[in-house]
This record gives sequence, C-alpha cells and structure tokens, in this order.
Amino acid sequence: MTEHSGGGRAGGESLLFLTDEQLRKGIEAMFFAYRGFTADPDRILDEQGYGRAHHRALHFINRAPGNTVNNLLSILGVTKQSLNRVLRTLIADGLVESRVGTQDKRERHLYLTEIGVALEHQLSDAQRVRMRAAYRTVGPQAVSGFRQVLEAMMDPELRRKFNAARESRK
Amino acid sequence: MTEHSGGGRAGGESLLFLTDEQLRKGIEAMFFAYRGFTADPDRILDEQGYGRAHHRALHFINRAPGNTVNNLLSILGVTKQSLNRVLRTLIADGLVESRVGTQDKRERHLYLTEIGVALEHQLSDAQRVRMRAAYRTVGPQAVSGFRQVLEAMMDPELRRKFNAARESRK
DNA sequence: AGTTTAAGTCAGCCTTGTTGACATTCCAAG
DNA sequence: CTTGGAATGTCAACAAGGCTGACTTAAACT
Repeated sequence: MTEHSGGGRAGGESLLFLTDEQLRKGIEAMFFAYRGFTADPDRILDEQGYGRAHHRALHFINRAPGNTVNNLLSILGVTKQSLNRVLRTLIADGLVESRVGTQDKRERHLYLTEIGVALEHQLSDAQRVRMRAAYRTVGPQAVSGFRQVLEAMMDPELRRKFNAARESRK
Repeated sequence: MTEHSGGGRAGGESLLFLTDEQLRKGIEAMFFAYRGFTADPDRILDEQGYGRAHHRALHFINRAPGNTVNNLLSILGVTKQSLNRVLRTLIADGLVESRVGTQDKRERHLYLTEIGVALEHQLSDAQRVRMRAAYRTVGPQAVSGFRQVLEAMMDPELRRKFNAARESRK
C-alpha cells in the first residue's frame, strides 16, 4: 500500500524530495501554515460576531460581484442551507446586497455594500500582511513554487474555476 | 490601510509578486488547496465514523509516540476537553493506548496500537498519494519554495515546534 | 399545462470547537 | 507532613457550521 519513493531509483536528478518522510513534513507544514493563515482574520471576525464561513462568503462575493447564489455554492462547496444561514445574517446586517436578476428573475445576484467592502478589506488586509511578510522573506522564486504546488494539489474542477478567475481579471 | 505593493518601487528584481492581486490569488489558492489536501482522508474517516480531529490526533501520536497529553494539546491548539472527547473514542476503540508515566505518574503517554497504526497509514497514504502527485508534477525546486513559504506563514511558536521535530527525526 | 430550476426556509442532527466547575492524583516546596 | 499547584480527566452547556430531508415560491422552459 505504501509507495516507498526515493532511495534507489533516482534518475537524472535526486528524488529524495519524494520520500515518505518529506511528504509527511509537507503535510504537517500545510496543517501548521493553514492555522497561521487563518489566525489573523479569525480574531477580527470573532470581535464582529462572525466566523470563517462569513469571511469566505465576503471574499468570493468581493472577488466576483454579481455572482449568483448557485455559483457561490459550487465554489464554496457547501449546501445552500449552510450558505444561506451565513448569507442571511450578512444581508440583515447590511454587508451584502441581494439583487433580483434582470435576465432571469429567479436568480439573486450578490454584491457587497460599502460596509461589506470595508470589512472584507479589513480581513484580507490582515491576511495579506502575513502573506506578504512570508513572500518577502522567501523571495519570488519560492513563491512561484508555492503557487505551483498549491495548484497541483487542488481538485481539477476547482483548479479550473480558480484559473477561470485568473482569466477574467488578468 | 491597504498597503499597495508592487508597481513603482521595484529595486533590483521585480516586486510584482507582492501586489495585492498576487497575494489575493495566493490566499485563494491556499483555500482551494487545503480542501483538496483534506478531501481524501476525510472520505476514509467518514466511512469509519471518525472526523478530522481524530486524524490529527492519530497523526501526531504516530509522529511522536509516547508524547504526553499536554504536549499534544499545545501542538493541536485545542482545549483538553475537545481533545479528550476524541482521545476517549480512539482509546475505547483500541486505536490508541494511554500509559501512565513512569517518572511522573500524572502524565499519560500516548501510543498507537497496531490497528491505530493501520488506520493512520491508510489515512496518510491517501494524503501522500495526492501530495506526491503534486510534487512530481512541479519538481523539487517548486517543492522547496512551497515548503519555504509554508514555514514563513506559521506562527513562530509553531515553527519552532515544527523544526524541533525535524531535529529529532533527522 | 406541466416540469424543472433557483432560491429560501424549517426542523433536526452531527462534529468539533468553546467555558466553567470540579475531582483525582501526584510532585515539590515549605 | 502538609499544602499548593500542575496534569489529567470528566460533566454540563453552548455555539458555529457542516449535513439531510421536506417543502414553498416564483420564474422559466418545453
């Protein structure tokens, strides 16, 4: 079952980076880094009485204003009941606006209000501060590798969506 | 509030990798990649009636057998009540053994049993398959960058623990 | 006219996190 | 030897945020 890589079968270049031990370290690093990655926004969210789910909604509404609920659901990968609970509070609190579609009136298009944008900026600024510091520390080449590995780890369907967004925003 | 990087102030090398847009893409990539990263073990855990919390406990007990509960708590960053609930089921199911300390009998040292090891392997194998595929796709240099960025994003205290483990296992 | 789709809602369940209170056991310092 | 504090474990209660299932409404498609 366990595929033991590295060791004997190096070709032109060393495959030592594929040993189980190296992969295990990568797994742990991913766990610890994700914690650091969410720590700062989590603190802000907590003060405002929101959670990580609200942050995700704000992020993706901000990224693609006017997106429909269904679209958001497929990006976030949660049920509509779960998303709706979050969306309802954001709309009630005046951070998100839900507009009836002009083409198809069944659809609701989501937009951040002014104060929604303000909170989203506060959250993403906090997150970017950490990420910018990390990026600066390691330099552009390491960052390029980072992004390559992350993309390769995504589910293909999500990678498609991820790169589609890249297209539309240049 | 927003710190606009990139654009004008490039020195010797381009700082375009530090623009808000690049950082935002990094944040999203992290979100999607983490989902892919946990997807495979999550499926296995679900079949067995366990959750991600059980996986984390199994992982870190396996990594450092004989670790105390307190130590595990500080690594996982949860409350003892939360960990205990998970630990109790794992012990009841015979996946984890809790031995009273010989030096200090208040401490409990945690070990995986044979079937605990078996499940841990099943889980980490699934996770490694995806990571190995990603690593192979992008090559050793990208992997090195990946690891550098992850380490730089961790909280310093956790980075210390992370690297301490590297020491002890070579 | 009938079916499908988008969205929303209600109810109930689960996991996994949290606090707070409390008991036990044991080490170590006075 | 006693007592304070540390390590562990447990109970109860709660919240966030997932989930399923059932059902409504409105609009669009066929």
